[in-house]
Amino acid sequence: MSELKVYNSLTREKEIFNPITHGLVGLYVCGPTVSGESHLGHARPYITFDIVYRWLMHSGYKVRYVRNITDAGHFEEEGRAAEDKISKKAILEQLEPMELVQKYTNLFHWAMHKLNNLDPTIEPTATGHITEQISMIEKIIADGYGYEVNGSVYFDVAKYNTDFSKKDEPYGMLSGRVLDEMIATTRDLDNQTEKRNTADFALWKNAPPEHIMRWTSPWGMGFPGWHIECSAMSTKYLGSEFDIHGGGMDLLFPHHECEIAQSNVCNHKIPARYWIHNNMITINGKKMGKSYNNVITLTQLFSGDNPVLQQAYHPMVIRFFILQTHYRSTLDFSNEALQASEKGLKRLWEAYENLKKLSMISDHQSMVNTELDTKVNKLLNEFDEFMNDDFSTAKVLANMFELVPVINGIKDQHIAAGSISAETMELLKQNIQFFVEEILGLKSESETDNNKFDGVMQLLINMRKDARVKKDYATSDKIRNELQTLGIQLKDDKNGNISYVVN
RNA sequence: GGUUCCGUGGCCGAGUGGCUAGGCAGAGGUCUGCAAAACCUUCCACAGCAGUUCGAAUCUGCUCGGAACCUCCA
Repeated sequence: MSELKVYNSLTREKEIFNPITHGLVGLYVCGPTVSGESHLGHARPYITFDIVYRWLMHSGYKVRYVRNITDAGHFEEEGRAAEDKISKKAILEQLEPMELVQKYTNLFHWAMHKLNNLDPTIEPTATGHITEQISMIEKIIADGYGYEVNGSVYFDVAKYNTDFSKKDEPYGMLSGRVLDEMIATTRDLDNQTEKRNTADFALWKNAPPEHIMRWTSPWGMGFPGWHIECSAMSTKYLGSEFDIHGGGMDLLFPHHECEIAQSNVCNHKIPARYWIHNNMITINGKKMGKSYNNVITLTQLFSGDNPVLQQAYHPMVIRFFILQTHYRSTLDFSNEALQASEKGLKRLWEAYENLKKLSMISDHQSMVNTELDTKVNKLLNEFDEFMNDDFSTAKVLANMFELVPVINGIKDQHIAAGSISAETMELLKQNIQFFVEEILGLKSESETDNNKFDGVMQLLINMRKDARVKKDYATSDKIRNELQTLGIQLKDDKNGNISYVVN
């Protein structure tokens, strides 16, 4: 099998993946801020890293997958209202902060399960790790890279940059920014007087009594800064140096850059070896995001309840839509694109269902069509290769679609069952099943997989068959057409069999 | 202004120096009681200009257009 290669944002190159400890992988992914509902844009990183997680496990690694829940509201920038997002909304909604956080955490988990994302192995919360964060800040201060002003603590970026540039680890090494240029071009913000430098960032923020979320600290009552939670939690659960750190590209700077600086001071190491970033989902060419006021929440997407949506989209359609694109490309949302995905997924899934029912009658080795047999084997064997090439789910799907006509052809007997060898048929069944369900994480759209329903359908199908034999087309068409209006499609195949699909 | 990236056929999207990705839509056909589905065939492409090369959508330069980040953000 080929070696796994991943694109590393840190080096801007595709690199062969080698874990720090043989057989084990530490994976940290920045999780949601549960002060609001998850939207389509949030679905992408979690699906992307679900694929990474699944593929690493398949590759034989024992993976610790840590994805945090940010439930301690990050404040806005200095100068704006001195209250964090969560406390602000809590007042508006007349809810306790914890109640609000719980609500959106539950909703997030619900959506993740709908999208068939596996649960991370550890899902730590920021509020559950206040002491770890405080310890880390104390260490940063002790080492001279943090300073306290009026109960808040800031990270001294300039000092860090000067000292660590000597080790070839300047501030900006991940995002390609040069500190001096940044200082020269940073916008003027109000109330920056506490900071020594505009590029400095908060480690701890003083909070007044009216601020709901606050904790005691060596510097008084307050709450942790923007980036420290990820450093504290990744260090705690994955160690001072771990394998993969993931998240959206928009977190590259400043979030991940600051994480590197903080962790490097505390642990004397760049925290992660491989930094993987997924690209954004756009809508009309613009990033989907709160600031753009163009978000479609996942609940809206699943229900169709948003003016820009022409219909509801099944969670599996969303997953398929995202997997058809490489994770580092932008993906533009439109109803047309989603509808195309819906149809494509349906076709793929039906072929998969057909494949499962194919019997293994291929003992006529003399009939094997070598050319077809070779082609099928090639397409199947490339699944591994494509996944190992920076998780190219789009290519895996393309190959699957090339196999669809082969599967359907055998089913419809356009292609003789013996055209491919028994071994190839077995590989076809195994690989398609494994990659569709276990790696890509697709599952049936229909919720009607039960024997009673199927029994009723078989009854109707048999009635239609009888009517057709009697040439009673009025009855046979009535059964077909009325089922159609219920969203159940009957399909006649060549040899008189009838199958059904629930739309 | 700085940093980074992108521009592929009607739409969505892979891709990389020579070998037509794929999906959706369109056209024609096979099958069918009719239809659907399926299957077969097929149209449409690499933003523009110049260069490197035997050969470029793929490398280089420039031009035009777009995006992300620089502020919470997946």
